[in-house]
Amino acid sequence: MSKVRVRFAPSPTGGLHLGGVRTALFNYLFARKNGGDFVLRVEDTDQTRFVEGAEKYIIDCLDWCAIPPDEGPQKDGGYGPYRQSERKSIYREYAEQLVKSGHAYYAFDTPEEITSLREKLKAEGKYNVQYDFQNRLNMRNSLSLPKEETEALLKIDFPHVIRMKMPRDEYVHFKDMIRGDIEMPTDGVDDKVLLKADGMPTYHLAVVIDDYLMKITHSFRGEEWLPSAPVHVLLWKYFGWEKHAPQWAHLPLILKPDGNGKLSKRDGERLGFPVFAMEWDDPAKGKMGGFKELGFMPEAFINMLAMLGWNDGTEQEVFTLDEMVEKFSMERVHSHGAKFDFEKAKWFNHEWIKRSSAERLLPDVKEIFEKNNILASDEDKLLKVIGLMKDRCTLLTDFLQQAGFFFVTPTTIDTPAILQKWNEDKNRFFVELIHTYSSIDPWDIADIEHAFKELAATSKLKPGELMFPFRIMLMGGKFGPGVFEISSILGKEETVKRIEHTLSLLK
RNA sequence: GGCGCGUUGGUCAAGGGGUUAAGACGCCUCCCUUUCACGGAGGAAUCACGGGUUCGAAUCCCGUACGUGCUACCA
Repeated sequence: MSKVRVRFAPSPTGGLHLGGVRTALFNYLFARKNGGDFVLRVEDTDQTRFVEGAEKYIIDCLDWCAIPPDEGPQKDGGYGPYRQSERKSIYREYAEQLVKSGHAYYAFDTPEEITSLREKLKAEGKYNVQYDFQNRLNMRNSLSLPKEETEALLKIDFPHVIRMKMPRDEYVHFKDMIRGDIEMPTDGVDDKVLLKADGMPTYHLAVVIDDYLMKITHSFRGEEWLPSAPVHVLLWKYFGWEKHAPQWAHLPLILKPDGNGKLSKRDGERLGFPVFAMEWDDPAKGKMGGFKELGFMPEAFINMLAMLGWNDGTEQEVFTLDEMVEKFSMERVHSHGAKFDFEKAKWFNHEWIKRSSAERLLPDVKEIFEKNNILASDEDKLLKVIGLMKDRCTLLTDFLQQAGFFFVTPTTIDTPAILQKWNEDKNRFFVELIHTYSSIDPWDIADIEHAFKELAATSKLKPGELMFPFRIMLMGGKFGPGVFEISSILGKEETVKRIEHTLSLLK
């Protein structure tokens, strides 16, 4: 069986948002499952070329998600050049070939002329304002103009595009791996521009030529491309490459949580969650936060994304990347869009944090601590703390509030909570506790607890009433794991120090 | 407007002629925990509507409604 080759071509203008990463992920899963190549190819069309650093950003995002590209602009896999601007002559050549065979034509209309025609038709109440078989003979192109005039215009290099001549009254049949057989009429499709006036190809031309030349076997993209699939199918046919046409799959859309429409960049800000894998500096809209910065694990992020539109038919929801590769099948991808649910996304992350070892979490937590000026040089201690606290962290950044106090003395102590049931007996207990604790060596958790309870008994005080203030003394507030565990990790000196400190505040 | 794709709880969804219509998120109740979480046990909540086909329809067919996408020298 021949190897599969799939191709992922994001647009740099968009950053790498949820839909983009999921498309990359499904491409990658399929390629790996079938022992093929996953090709990353950043599309640098005239519109998107100016976004500096976008290519690196996309590679970094995929890298964070553990989706390594096999080849692409950054690595030559033998099918280069990869940038559209470097392939202009190729596209031109093939486009001209189509003109010669009668499936395309030169069009000399300026954008303004087309716009005014559309407006005119609309004003007349015409519903069809497309550049198609109904209107093309009224426009300025090599179909409507005398041959000599066309040649003359071409000779003086008059700005022009190459448009595809869509047939009328035809039905295009093709197979979608998710939806099965699809039949679409050509009448509703306009004469697509294939080659733009600046010599750059449109997506329609580029995707067909590149997929052919780069020997792509499977083409997976978003559902928004379904209506133009007939254009691509026809192009494969007109070029005479039918036998090499890839298998198509149109992936379901990710929709806004609150209805109406597909998830857009703006929705993140509006609804309070990220829509990008990593922080993205949009040239038009400024910095936009990412899942990474929020405290998501890449494992959880891609897991969550995969489950938005696919599942293996069992009850399993938490998958490693390798498990997904093993279980993935395009036939089980849904044919309808799914609304994004941030709460569920957080749940995935929480599950991943709980299931991950402290060793796995260590570098990430350390980095977050460092960014917030918390020094955690003692890795053994940090490992212990992470193990103790990870069940209660939904985001990696939660370790900051949940575990920070192990490494830095709490800045505020909830003394009012202690004072509510405070008295001289209790004060005396803690003063004595300091003495008792000072003599414990080694600082063992069982001894810490035993000494505490024994002292409570001799003081005729209930341990429960003392553990509450003890907890607040150690961590500043009423939360966290068992007090004696906290104390044992904190160490003898720090425990005593924090008791003394709080006691002084209570005076 | 035209064309395409879709429709199982609030959300993600399994199920593809016979099921008490799984499971998860979120929500609610209780248990555990002398804190907060985790965890555990329960609960409320669903086959868009109307016609067929069939002994029998969430499941197949048709229509309607609704959603969504495309209708650019953007992808």
